[in-house]
Amino acid sequence: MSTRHSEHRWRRRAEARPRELLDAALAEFVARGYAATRLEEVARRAGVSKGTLYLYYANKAELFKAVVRQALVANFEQAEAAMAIRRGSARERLVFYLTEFTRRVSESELSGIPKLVLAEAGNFPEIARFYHEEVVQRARRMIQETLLQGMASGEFRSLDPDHAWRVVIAPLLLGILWKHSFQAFEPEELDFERHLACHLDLLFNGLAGPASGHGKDLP
Amino acid sequence: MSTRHSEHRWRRRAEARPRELLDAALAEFVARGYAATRLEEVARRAGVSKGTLYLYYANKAELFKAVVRQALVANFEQAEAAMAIRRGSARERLVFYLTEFTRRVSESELSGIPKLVLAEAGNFPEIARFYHEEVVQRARRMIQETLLQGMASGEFRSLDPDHAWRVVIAPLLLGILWKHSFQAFEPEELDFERHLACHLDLLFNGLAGPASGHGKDLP
Amino acid sequence: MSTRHSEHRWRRRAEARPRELLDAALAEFVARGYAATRLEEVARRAGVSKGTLYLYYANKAELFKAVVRQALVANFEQAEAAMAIRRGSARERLVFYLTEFTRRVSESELSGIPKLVLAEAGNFPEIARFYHEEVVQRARRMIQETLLQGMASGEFRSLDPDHAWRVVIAPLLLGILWKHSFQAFEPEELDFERHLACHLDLLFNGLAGPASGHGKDLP
Amino acid sequence: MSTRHSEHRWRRRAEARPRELLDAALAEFVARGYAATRLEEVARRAGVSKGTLYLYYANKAELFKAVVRQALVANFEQAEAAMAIRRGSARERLVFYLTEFTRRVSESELSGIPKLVLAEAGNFPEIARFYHEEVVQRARRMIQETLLQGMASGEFRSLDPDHAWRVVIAPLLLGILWKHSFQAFEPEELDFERHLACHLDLLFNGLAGPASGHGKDLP
DNA sequence: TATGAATGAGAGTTCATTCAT
DNA sequence: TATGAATGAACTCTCATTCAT
Repeated sequence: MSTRHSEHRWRRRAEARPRELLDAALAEFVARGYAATRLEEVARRAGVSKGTLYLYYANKAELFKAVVRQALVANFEQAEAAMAIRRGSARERLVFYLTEFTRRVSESELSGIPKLVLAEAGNFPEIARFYHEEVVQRARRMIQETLLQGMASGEFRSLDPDHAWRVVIAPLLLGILWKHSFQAFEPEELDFERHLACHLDLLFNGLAGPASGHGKDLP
Repeated sequence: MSTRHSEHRWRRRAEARPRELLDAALAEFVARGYAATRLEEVARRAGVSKGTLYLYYANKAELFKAVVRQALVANFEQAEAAMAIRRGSARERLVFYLTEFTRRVSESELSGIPKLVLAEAGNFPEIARFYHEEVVQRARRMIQETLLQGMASGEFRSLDPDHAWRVVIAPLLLGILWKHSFQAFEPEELDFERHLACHLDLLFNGLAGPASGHGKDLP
Repeated sequence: MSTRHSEHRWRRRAEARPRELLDAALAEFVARGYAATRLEEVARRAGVSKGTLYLYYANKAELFKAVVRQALVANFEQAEAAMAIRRGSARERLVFYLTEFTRRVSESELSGIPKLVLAEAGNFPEIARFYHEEVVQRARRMIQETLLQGMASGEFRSLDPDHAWRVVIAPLLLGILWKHSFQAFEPEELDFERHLACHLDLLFNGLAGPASGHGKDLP
Repeated sequence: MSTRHSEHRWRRRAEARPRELLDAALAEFVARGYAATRLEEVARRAGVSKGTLYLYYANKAELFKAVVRQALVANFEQAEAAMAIRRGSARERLVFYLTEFTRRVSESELSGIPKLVLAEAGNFPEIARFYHEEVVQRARRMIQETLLQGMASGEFRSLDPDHAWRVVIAPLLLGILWKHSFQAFEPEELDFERHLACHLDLLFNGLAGPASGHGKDLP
């Protein structure tokens, strides 16, 4: 019966909605920040009416949280899972992790999330805490663990484990913020691949010493 | 004479006002972002009434710009001047620059500015461009120049000059954002001194090489 | 079907709104002037909320302009069209024009428009110019033309065509202003019919008795 | 002693103030209307500070009333006094009155007053009533009386005394409003002298040729 | 008497949210 | 489920008024 058919389509439509809405919302939130984002714009971008948003999300704040949550749940966890299983030398694992992050986050739409969370942390401590626990802490654990592994195996020098992980991650974050804040004023786009390569080169080999100076052995 | 005295106090009040207002505004803008900052709160924090703000700044956007401008003009330039004169090895100069930045910006109230600019770049391209030119480009030049000096003198290995400068700066920025966004969820405060030390250690020596493993020679 | 019915009502409401708003706004603007009119009052008079006004007009100034425009477009043009076709002696045409104006403007709600425009000309040169072109100039042309016709045919004496038209119109305007400004302090309402009759009597016959008809000895 | 001297000057200065303030206020009120006039502008135009206004007038409304009152008291009464004594034929008296009004009001700064009062009558019934009593009623009496004199003496035809006075005055008012509202859009300035001459010509002789002097056939 | 910095009530405007359809 | 007209709280900005000097 046609009823069934159309009902089916309805269902799928209804289930598809949130994704469209979240995508539209993400784009607006990233571009303007939470407060300056107008729900009317989000709706327009998603091709629905303002009222429709309220059929799926109780209010603006819930929509915002859903945007962040969905983005994290969908992607970060996945990436981490891949990483967790990863076997190999500490160096290999580190390179893998940073490369994955670059591909999955820095170069994707998803890069808006960190920017957004950083910007709105003051107004949404709840979101900031969530992000801190779900993303920051996990990344910290993952990297610290890898660094410790490397230090134990003699691959890496002895480092301050409480601070080194931040230094390792920093360039990735900077890349993301660059893209969202200053890219517009630069003549050419940031090449994330080279950016990462440069980071890894410095990270493993340091500035000093032509003596030890050869940065070719990067993946 | 008392007349002179009181007139003096009056004058000094009027002259001190802009600074008080900018300080209050900076704090609010950093904590909540531009849109979510209510001028009434800024006024209250500065100990004046709403209307008083308008005696000094034409509107909210102008106040915002003044906040950023004043902070930059007053401090960044100063720091840079000090740096510019600095003579010595490339390494010494680099250490000096990063240390100065940490002391003057990361550890001070001023750290709110970069956070603010990054968060509002989308809504204030004018401000973003200004910051990009006045701060980012200058820092880039300064560091690139130092890196080139070091590469020329043989102190440093050969590096990608278009990307290395960002990697060098990244941990400083991350430190600032950390302080403003996630510090609240951490048991202890980020120790900028150790953070910087760790960065410099990695920067100069790299992860690899127990052979070269000694991070003592930092200032 | 009831669906159709209600949708209809809805639509009709939405379509009728602008007119209701303009009517309310006209009344308030005429009574208090532009600046002293509060949009909240306009809204209340129209039976809607403040925000609703902004669904139809971008801001107060636009509402004001719409009020004037709508009133002019709807009525003055109509009246003029009727007049334009009118055939007959110059005297007949003049009587017709002034009578029409009295009926359509002086005695109607529309009389507020001239009052409003005169009062706000300083603040709304745009509106003043619009009115000057659309109403004043047209009326001037119409009347000058009629006067010339009468002078050519010998119906009228020779007159100063640059000034006479204003004298011809003046009493109509005064009637309108009287109604809006001083009526309240008078024991009885101005009888526009008699006012017009008196004007026409004087206009055609002059003060002086037919017997003594000689008007050369003016100072 | 110089003390006396300067005190003297002070006094005169103080007494002169109100006049300067009133002149400045009149100009602003006429140009913008009551509500849109900013006391700061009035002060600036008068060359004093905002606060000084309050040393002379309790508030904006009082200043407004003072402006109107002073203008009326100073000039209208004077003109009327001159008129009252005036002896001669009704025609002479009428011509004298209208000519005086044109010279003293229409062509002077004072012309702003009628415009102002008409515009603000709704917001200042008190002022409107004052003006109605002090100016309108007096003018009405003066003119009605003259018309009656003329009708009694046979100089004038029989007229409707309740309405004729308004028709007689109307062109003067229109001239004033023209000057303040539409003058700006005209290529040349209104010539009040010719305007009055045209009015008087029509008023005494009517439109119709002396030959055809018969005014019975009005609608 | 004169100033002008400061105030705060009030108005215009925006926009998240609701609800009849 | 979807709409979009309508709402009203909240915010920016203005300006008459006050007051210490």
